Amino acid sequence: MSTSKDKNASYHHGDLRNALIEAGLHQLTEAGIEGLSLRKIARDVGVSHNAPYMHFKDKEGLLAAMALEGFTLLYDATNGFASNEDMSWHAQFSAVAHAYVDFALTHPAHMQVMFRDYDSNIYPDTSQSAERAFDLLRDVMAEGQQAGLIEAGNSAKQAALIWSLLHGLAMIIAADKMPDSVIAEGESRQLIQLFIDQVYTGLKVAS
Amino acid sequence: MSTSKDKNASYHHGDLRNALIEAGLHQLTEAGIEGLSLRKIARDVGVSHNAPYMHFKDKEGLLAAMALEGFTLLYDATNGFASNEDMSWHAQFSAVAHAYVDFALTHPAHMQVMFRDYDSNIYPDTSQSAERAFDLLRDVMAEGQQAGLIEAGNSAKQAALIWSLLHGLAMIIAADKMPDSVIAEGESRQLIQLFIDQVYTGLKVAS
DNA sequence: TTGCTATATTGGCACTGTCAATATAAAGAT
DNA sequence: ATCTTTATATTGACAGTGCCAATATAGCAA
Repeated sequence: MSTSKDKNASYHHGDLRNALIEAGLHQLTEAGIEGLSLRKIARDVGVSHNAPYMHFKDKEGLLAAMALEGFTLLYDATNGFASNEDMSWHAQFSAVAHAYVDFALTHPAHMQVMFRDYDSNIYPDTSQSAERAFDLLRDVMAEGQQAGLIEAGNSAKQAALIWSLLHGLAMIIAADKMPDSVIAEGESRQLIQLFIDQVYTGLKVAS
Repeated sequence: MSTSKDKNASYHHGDLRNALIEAGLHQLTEAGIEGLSLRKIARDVGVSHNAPYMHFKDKEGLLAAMALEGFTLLYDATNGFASNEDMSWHAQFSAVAHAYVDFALTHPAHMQVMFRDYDSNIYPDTSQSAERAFDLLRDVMAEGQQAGLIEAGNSAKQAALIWSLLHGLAMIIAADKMPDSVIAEGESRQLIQLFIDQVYTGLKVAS
């Protein structure tokens, strides 16, 4: 596993902390965030209903740990396309954008857990894992600037714009709130491409 | 009240259905969606814990009704600026955009209830109230086209772009996931304006 | 008044998150 | 090796939850 410290492997359980996170993520995809139960997770792992409290302060603590894993998955899903020498900048940009929305739409429950309002003082690691995923997009924008393809400026704010666009699109689709006139069932790819093309070109009439 | 049928006013309770929705929305702002309890709502209204089941199939049913009210509130918050003869199109566009994000940031729990994935077959009224709020923004885009300010095209898709942008921005900020390098505490207004300016102009270098 | 139906209550069930007290296993010290 | 200490896990309990079934009650229609 890539999860930092595995000092307490082969204790009573072995590595209960990670087992709980994994079982939690599994239940998350099965039952969604509403159907997520601490006791059920414990049951799945085969420990008593109070064992999780050795490793997490409360349910929120486990959720924060699961969110961290979620951001790692998101990072992995997008990382392959950024800074890929074999792809043009436009291709990289487009691929990262599609990958983000794809991840969000195929892991809606993960997104719900990831985008809760955790206290970043209490869960700094979770915050950091989110920022790491953001930085990937910021780097893409910075490279676009260096290539002379997009306007020079604050690359973080440019990344924030794209992120907001993609995130909003995914959340609206996931909530089934996008009108049929805009998007047909499961036809998100063309819309994503249209959006990033339009943001690149601008909405205003050509002067 | 604006809520359609009040045929069953002055029954045992008077109008329990609406009272539950109102009490629910009140609790929503106080305790958030997680702290929302059907029994507690019933207690607040002064009825037994099972009275709500006369008016809603289950908790989800009440949430859907609350979501409908939420979309109405959102519509009211943005409606004043659209098609306002005293404002330039750019001013209207900007005002609607700010109003959307303002609403989302001041009513985060409402947004959570509104953007759940309701079955639109079971709750068509809720779906319709969402679409009504969307249509307002679509009309703004259509007027921008007619004024010759933005590129002619599918106004619904243009509205979807702006909506996604604003929605994503609000959700990311509400989840406290926007990096400090992008936005300082409570300074969302400038970022919104920057975003809509950049979408209007486009990211690509001026040719 | 007599039925009838919509509305509300009481009681119960399985489930939840969390606390307190207890047991147990591993690691460290002697 | 034995003892001590500490991290880890269990058992039991409590208030709270959503929801089902059975019962009561209020308003309406005949």
